[in-house]
Amino acid sequence: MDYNFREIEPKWQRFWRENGVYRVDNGGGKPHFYVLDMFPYPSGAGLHVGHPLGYIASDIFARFKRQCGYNVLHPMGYDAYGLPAEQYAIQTGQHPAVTTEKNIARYREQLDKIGFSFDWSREVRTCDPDYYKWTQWTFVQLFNHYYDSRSGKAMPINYLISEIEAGNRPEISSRQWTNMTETERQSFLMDYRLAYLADTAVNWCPGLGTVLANDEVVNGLSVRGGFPVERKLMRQWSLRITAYAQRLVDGLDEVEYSESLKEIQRNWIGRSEGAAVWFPLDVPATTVDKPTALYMGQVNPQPSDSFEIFTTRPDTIFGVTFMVLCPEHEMIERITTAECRDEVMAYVAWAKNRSERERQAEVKKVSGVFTGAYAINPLTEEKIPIWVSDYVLAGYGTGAIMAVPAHDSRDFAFAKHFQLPIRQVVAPSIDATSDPETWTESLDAKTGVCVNSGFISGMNVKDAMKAVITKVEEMGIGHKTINYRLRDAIFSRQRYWGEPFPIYYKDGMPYTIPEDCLPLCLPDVKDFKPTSTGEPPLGHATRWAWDVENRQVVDNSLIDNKSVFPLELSTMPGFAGSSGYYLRYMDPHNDERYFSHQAVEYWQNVDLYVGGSEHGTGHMMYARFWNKFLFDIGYAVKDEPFRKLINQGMIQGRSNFVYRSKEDSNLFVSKNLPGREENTVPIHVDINIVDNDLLDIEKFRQWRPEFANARFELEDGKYVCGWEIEKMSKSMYNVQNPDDLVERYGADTLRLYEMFLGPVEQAKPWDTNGIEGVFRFIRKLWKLFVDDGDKCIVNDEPADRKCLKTINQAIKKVTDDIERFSFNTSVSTFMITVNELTSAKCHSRQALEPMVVIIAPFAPHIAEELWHRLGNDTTVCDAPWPKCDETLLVEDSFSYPVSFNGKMRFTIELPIAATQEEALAAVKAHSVGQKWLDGKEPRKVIFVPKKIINIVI
RNA sequence: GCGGAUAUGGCGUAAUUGGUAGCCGCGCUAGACUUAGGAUCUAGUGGCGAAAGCCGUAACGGUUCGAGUCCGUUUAUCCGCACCA
Repeated sequence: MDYNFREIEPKWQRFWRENGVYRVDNGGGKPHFYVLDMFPYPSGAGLHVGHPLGYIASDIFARFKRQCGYNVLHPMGYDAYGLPAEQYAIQTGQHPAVTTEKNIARYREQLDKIGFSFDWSREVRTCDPDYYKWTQWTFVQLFNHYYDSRSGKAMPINYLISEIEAGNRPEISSRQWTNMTETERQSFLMDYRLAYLADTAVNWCPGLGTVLANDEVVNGLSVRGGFPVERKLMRQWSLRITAYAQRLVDGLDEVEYSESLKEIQRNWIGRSEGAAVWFPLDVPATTVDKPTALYMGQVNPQPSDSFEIFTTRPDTIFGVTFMVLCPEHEMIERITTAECRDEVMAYVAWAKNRSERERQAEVKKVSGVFTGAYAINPLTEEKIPIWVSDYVLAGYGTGAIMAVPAHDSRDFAFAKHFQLPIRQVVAPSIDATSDPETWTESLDAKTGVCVNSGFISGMNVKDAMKAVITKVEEMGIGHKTINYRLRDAIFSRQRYWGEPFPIYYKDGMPYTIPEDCLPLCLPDVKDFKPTSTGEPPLGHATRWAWDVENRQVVDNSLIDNKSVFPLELSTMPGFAGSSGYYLRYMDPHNDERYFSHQAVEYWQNVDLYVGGSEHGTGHMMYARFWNKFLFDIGYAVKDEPFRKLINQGMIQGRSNFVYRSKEDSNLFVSKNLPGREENTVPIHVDINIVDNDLLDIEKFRQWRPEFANARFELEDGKYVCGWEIEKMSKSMYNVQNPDDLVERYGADTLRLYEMFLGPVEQAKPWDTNGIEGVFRFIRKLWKLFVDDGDKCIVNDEPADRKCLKTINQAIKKVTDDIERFSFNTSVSTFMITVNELTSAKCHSRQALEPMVVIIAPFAPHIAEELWHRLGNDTTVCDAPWPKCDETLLVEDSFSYPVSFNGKMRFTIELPIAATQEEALAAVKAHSVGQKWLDGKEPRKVIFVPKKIINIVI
């Protein structure tokens, strides 16, 4: 009887469920292993075949580790807060909680059919109050901690206060502190807190009615929805992830991520070493510029009126011919001369009103304006004009630069455009200078020697950098510093469907809700759009005030700002809930703590994390930050959350086309007919009515009413469709739904086929055609065990040596393959093994039982069925992984390829112990060997035992 | 522009350490069984050639007895970043 997966797969899924086979406990004698998938956002569209790819790979690994004797944590949950459900709510009025619940149920149903070994008793949902209690709790901790640069980690804000009171902080005296009002103190501390409220230039997306983090904006458009984004100054919550920039860079050396992902992260953090230098103003102004980067402890107050710039090229300081401020620079107002005022103010206004997209689209266009003011080059005492231009960014460094047009392409373009002087200060060699006015591009390379540069003239660039830094340090006007491109993460969203902030406002300052009152539950609202006054949707909630005395949420009407205060109206972003979920899985039902110390001591961190590389900057950065913070405060026990990361590649769609005649819209021409290309237009056709690129004409006529009477020009009686690799999407009719495939071929076939497609990490097109081969393989496997009468034909006689060798080779290869995540080659090995055992007519348990055990991680249903048919009553999930018996693999001879001048000509069988002399003799004795030797003596013979014989003539 | 990755039959791929290029599967061809085949089985299948053989891993060059693999240059595709001073 053929393998009946429709009966067998649900049977074992039920067995696993009813026996709690995938339940895992913390502790026990076994070594631990944590295999994690990036949990999905349950979208309305359900899963397509691309989604389970990573889950299948991680499931194979988890099952393999379990069979190898590990206690494996392999949980799953849902990233259930997020924009799509809320957008849907705005359109339809359906509460996001309802649609989310529905989508989760659908996801679960789809996932269950594939036979994953998830421990569902540990499921988490980010929108569940029992879960987001801990998201809120972490926020409170972030609020109550600051980054102490001296100890290099997060410390309680109370420690900072005690240090201030003890007079141990250079930036403020204990006396100043004592004299502050409560609000002033809170305002002061806000500059330190790891979660802080500040006026920030944010990415405001009018289309979504919310601000977005940098990683949620691509090319000036929102990732979700593709709406334009503009810069706007708003009072927002942010997380001070920049405080961890260095540790986020350093940590990359300890983890196993792909080199490209590490590079992406390094790029995103954008560490660059350079110098901060203070340039005095030529015109005395009234106030002293406020030093930046207080929390980093880089306090450098300047006596005279001056401003700070950042440069990575301190060696070019003698080549500065102008200074540039960003349009947002606070000094512009003060320094601009009367004659220039109108023009400068007009420019600043223009620059500020440009959208991000406009600005990015016109990067190559040079714009700017002279302020009329001058700075003094501290090393040359030269007077240098100060310009304003939007090529200097407010968010990086200090928003001010020293421009060295000869050695920076952007400064060069600016200088050319405004005809500012260009002065060469670096040359390939001391006498290789030329007139920069003749240059068409700047000399940006960080190599060469300094020229026209005072005391550093003649030094190479590297030494000159150090010399200039030393000099400005001596002069007290600068220091070596490191800048990061990474920005703090904006943490507020003006949206409904997210975690509420456990924050209320008193005198305009935020205060946290006591930890033991968490969770602060998301209130119900009637309307998911912003309020008429522009408040976020939580502004519609009528019961959204905090009663400090009774420690509860109360009606807004009770707000008196004495004991009842308004609550925060924005909610947390999507990455809040996904930043620490892996820790919660360790101890998901704990009401007392995020997770117990015992649980995290046991599991440590994630050993293997599998997910898409699209989360390489967003989620991965936030999660690493979140974990590092929890590590600092003694919760997490590892600095890095994910020991090893595998990025599964995207599965692309394979679209099919029919060709409609340009003249006759009812006529469809087969692909390879002459004239088809010129006279037809391709139209996407549903891949479900195409098989092997042949169109099912009847189904096509039924597909859409307008095709009901379609006529066809066929080739060989068939309609051949065209195809193309595109993104898998509904609009291209190329979406493959896993449920349909499970229905037709079974879960094991789907699992094997997804792995068989190619390396997990590689992007590859989905092509349903190939699945038949895997399906045939499954049935062939079945036939080794079961005959046509559904009788088990496995016997207890010893297997012959050849079969034992086959199965042992398979054990060795598959074990090795799984360990290096090469699942496609494992499937290939299974096929080879089954082919060989079939042709050897092997039905011996000795060879077949190990086959069941090693295929179990890949195809658990058929494996479980066969395992039981072999007389076992435990689950195959616990069948110990077999060891390869190397003695069976030993050969007594080897078939040597014989090459002449590197070209393989024939093979000869030689004993394993054959020497070079014996090999050469054998070649000389061989008729083909004689032909190639042509009577000559070889000039050289290369003999590599068990590899090759190469004869040079 | 910068950074990273990739490039092998008609298609997905394999070759783990520099050692027989194309395993496994799809597709295709021929045959068997069959009332039938989109079932199953058998054989074949990189190109050219009757064969011997020649050519062949994006292109060119190099190192080597020997290169898909190492090095250099170029091209193409994908991904990331993109005025980050």
